[in-house]
Amino acid sequence: MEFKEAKNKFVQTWGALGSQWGINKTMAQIHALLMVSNEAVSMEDIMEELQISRGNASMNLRALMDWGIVYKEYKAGERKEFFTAEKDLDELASKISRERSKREIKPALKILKEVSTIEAKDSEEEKHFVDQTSKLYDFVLKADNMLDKMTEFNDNWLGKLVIKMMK
Amino acid sequence: MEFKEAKNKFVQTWGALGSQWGINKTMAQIHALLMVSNEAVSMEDIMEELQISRGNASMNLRALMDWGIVYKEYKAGERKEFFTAEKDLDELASKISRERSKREIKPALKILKEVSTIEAKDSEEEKHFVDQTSKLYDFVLKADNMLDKMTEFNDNWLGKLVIKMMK
DNA sequence: TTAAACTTTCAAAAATAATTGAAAGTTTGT
DNA sequence: ACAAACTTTCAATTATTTTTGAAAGTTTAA
Repeated sequence: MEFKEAKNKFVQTWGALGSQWGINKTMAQIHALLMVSNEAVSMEDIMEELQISRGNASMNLRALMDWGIVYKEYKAGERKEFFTAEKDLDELASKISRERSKREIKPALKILKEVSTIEAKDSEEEKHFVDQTSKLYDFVLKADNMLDKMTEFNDNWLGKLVIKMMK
Repeated sequence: MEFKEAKNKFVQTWGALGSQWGINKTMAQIHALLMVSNEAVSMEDIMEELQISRGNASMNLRALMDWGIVYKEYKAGERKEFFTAEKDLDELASKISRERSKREIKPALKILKEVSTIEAKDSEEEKHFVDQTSKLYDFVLKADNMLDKMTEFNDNWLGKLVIKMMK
């Protein structure tokens, strides 16, 4: 396979993956493109490579920056802006998980707590509801904490030991 | 808050969460409804509670069964089918992660391997591409394995110890 | 074998999400 | 202050996904 083809394949694949995870296709593609570029890329070039409009590029770059996984860069003598992606994968994973936690998991936990603390009068139906949502609350809380600590855990010696043992 | 209200809130929240994770809203709502029901629910009742059409209910129930997280049940003397959700949360998480791995991560890994093994002739650009996609391959592979082992890890003594330490 | 009681399928319609492009906004150099 | 070189915004359009509902299919009991 030739470089250009490989690059294109990667960008397409990453884009498709993104849309399965609630991130829009273009956003994931831009991110993919920046990840494998060894130098900062201008909006013009992003538009050209992905064949998208200026507005689309602008909005999705903004979203990526809000996620904290793409940065703006300025080049001396150039008026236009350039963009780079976070390339350290531990850092990337950490930012993504922090952001998803904040946007999705925390609000869900809040609701889970609310609904799991209603007074479960008499019926079996209500008891089961409270029981199941309480379990869910604990579970999601635990999973959220784990994700939170995943990166540092991944780096630390005990983590490495445990990972080896799990293989 | 009253039971009916709490139940509705839970179903709505779970549904919204689902759509952020690439699962459609109705599918997630049906799952939510079944999770908090202490007994098996008929299609008729699902349609009624969620205000959806027969076709919609049928298709989404099928999808949930394909994921292995909802089961059909038959009641003696009743001709119609009833449905229940997997209620054990470790089991649920394990099935979801197995399924997503199979459907999304494994295919992506295959592509990552392909594109990361092109011959990186001379240019810095190509070298960077191969380097970055290789790292990504390793990272995704590692993360995939971790998810795979999460449940058993969660249950085992060492895991519990580590989790305690991380808190 | 028939018919009642169900479930599944799928083309069409509706709802939702992403994209465009041009006008408005901003920044920088002179 | 002006205008060139950019970026952002957002209403309208386009594309994608989901939902509907009625016809076709299936199962069961008599």
